[in-house]
Amino acid sequence: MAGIADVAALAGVSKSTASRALSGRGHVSATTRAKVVVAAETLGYVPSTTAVSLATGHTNSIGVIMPYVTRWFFAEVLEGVQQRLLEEGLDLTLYDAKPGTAARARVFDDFLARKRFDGLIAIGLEPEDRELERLLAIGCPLVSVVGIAGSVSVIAVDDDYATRRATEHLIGLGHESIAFLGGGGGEHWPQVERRRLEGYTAAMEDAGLAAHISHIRAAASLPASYNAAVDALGDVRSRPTGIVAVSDEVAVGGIIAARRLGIRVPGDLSVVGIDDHEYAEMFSLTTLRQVPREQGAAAVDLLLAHLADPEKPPQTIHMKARLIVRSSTAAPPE
Amino acid sequence: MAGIADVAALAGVSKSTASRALSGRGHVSATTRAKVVVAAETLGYVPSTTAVSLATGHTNSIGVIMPYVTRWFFAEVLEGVQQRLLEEGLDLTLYDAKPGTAARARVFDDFLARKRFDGLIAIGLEPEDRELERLLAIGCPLVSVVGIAGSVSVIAVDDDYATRRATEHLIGLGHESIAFLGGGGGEHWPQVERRRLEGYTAAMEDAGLAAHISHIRAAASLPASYNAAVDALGDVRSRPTGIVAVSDEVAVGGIIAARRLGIRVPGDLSVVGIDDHEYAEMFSLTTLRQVPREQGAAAVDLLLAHLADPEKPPQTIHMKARLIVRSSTAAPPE
DNA sequence: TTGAAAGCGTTACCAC
DNA sequence: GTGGTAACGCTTTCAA
Repeated sequence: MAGIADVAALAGVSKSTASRALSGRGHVSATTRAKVVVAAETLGYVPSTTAVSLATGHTNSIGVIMPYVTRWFFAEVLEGVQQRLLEEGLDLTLYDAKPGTAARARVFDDFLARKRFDGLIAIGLEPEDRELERLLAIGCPLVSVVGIAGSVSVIAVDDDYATRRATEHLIGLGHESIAFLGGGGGEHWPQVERRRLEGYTAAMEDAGLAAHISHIRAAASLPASYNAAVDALGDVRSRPTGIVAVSDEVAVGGIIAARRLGIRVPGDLSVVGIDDHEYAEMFSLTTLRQVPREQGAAAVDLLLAHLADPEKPPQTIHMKARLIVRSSTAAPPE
Repeated sequence: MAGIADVAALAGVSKSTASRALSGRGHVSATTRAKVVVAAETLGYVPSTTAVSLATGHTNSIGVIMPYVTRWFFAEVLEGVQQRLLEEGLDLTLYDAKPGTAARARVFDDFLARKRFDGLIAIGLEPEDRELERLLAIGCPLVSVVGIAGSVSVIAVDDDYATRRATEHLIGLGHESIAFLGGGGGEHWPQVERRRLEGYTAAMEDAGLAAHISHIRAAASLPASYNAAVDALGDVRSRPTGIVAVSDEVAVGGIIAARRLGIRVPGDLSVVGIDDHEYAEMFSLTTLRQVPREQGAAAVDLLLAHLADPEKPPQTIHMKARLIVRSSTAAPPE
């Protein structure tokens, strides 16, 4: 491996000049720079990142910590982050921290402390107090994409708003018996789901429909919500005319369950989701669109701003979901 | 930040002794070690990874390069890799390289050359010649999870076998008119899909059913295969009695399309997929199970072996998909 | 078993 | 504008 010393020798200059010529920092005459650049190219010189890091004190890498890499929202945000980082020439170091695992504890206790990164992006992390403490103790800029409230920069999505809007959409169509599908299905009940449930509840109460509030519990997956919906929609008498789902995948689970039971959507049952998932169009799903990829990109931009100006106070960027009306919602039967 | 010098000072020993005591390399008396360990703990000492890297020449990090982070197979493998790496205390640096993008070119030209890792895992990469060349030029151990044939260590899945087995399963049930769903839907037609198609074709030919070979093209997503299947299954006369799908998601697209058209599964149409996806059970899908997570873990193990013994020749580990019979397949009608 | 000192490959300060 | 040289924080050889 050719080092900068080799480049300098070939170009007939000193290491310092070669360094300046290549990094662009400091003044070098145009002719010298040209010589150095040519030398570097002939030698196929690539600076050692570790040496650069040691000398400069920064790693040119961003850490990303997230509880799931396989779920739609998380994977999409990750992709957005990765793309933006790539444009900036920054590496991405990934930490997977599934709630309640020993691996997660290790990530917080060992891996993060190693500080292989200049800044950290947390995606939907929802850290416990102890974990958040750890996160802050690292002492490097931190931006969260949802999952953390206040005290730290965050790309936030107004979750209550989304389900409130979804619920109001159904109410506006004339529905009264509206159930909320999803959330509270497993041991771990994420904040996002709770807030979405709250938005629904608030909208129902505001509309004087408190008596109709109904929560069909289901884990946040298509199969889980399908099963839950099959059970809940079985009885014609207790069946709602509208469903607000915690996410599009859950909404689709509900729609498939309805079809299975011979319930027409939207004829007998209106369904509205949140996300505008890849599947939404195929099921003509009315939904509240959020674009996680953009949230990821925004997180990088915000982090970069913090890196550029360490004094910059924490900032919250709100992203609002937008209602996309398709044909899974209509006026209630009769 | 406390450095090893501080630890050494507090323990009343030299830097070298402190280093040996902490890293476990070299001989240190038990009492000295204890003193050093205590000192390190009181100071909250965490070694600087960049300094360690510079001194030792290795980064304690593994690079992962993959074309998609959001698709099921890729995300699952990534999770497997991440988990295994975490157990080993190794960091993971992620490179997203979507085919045909400028970003991908940058990854190969700039990012990989930086060599921020001791070894590289490629997931379903299917590199072009130029890209593979680049990959090999890096000169560090490389393990591929599918996507690369020969010359390099690879965790392989026998794709022809899977679809061949799937096709034979249908033939065994008495089907003759069997179509292949998926593949060739977009500009980019991955090798995996081609090989799966070949397995189907070979099985059909071997069974003397060449005349019934039929390929319903569709991109590898649920909505795409749904649309393709709705078109293809519309005409009763030309409709096959069996479908071998390129993946479970595609199979599910086919099943939903069939339901839409009033075609009973498996009464009128048998469908078999590949993957044993999260959705398979919900649709009672007969499928060939592969467990990408295990493939990811296996890739890490193999890479670790290469790291331990640089002379170790490239090795191919075959993983065979296993037929899981559920109730989406049955004898053909009549 | 321990310590001194020489790297590891850059950058950055300070003279020239 | 350029070159020498001291860091950066650790590991590792070599002597003691």
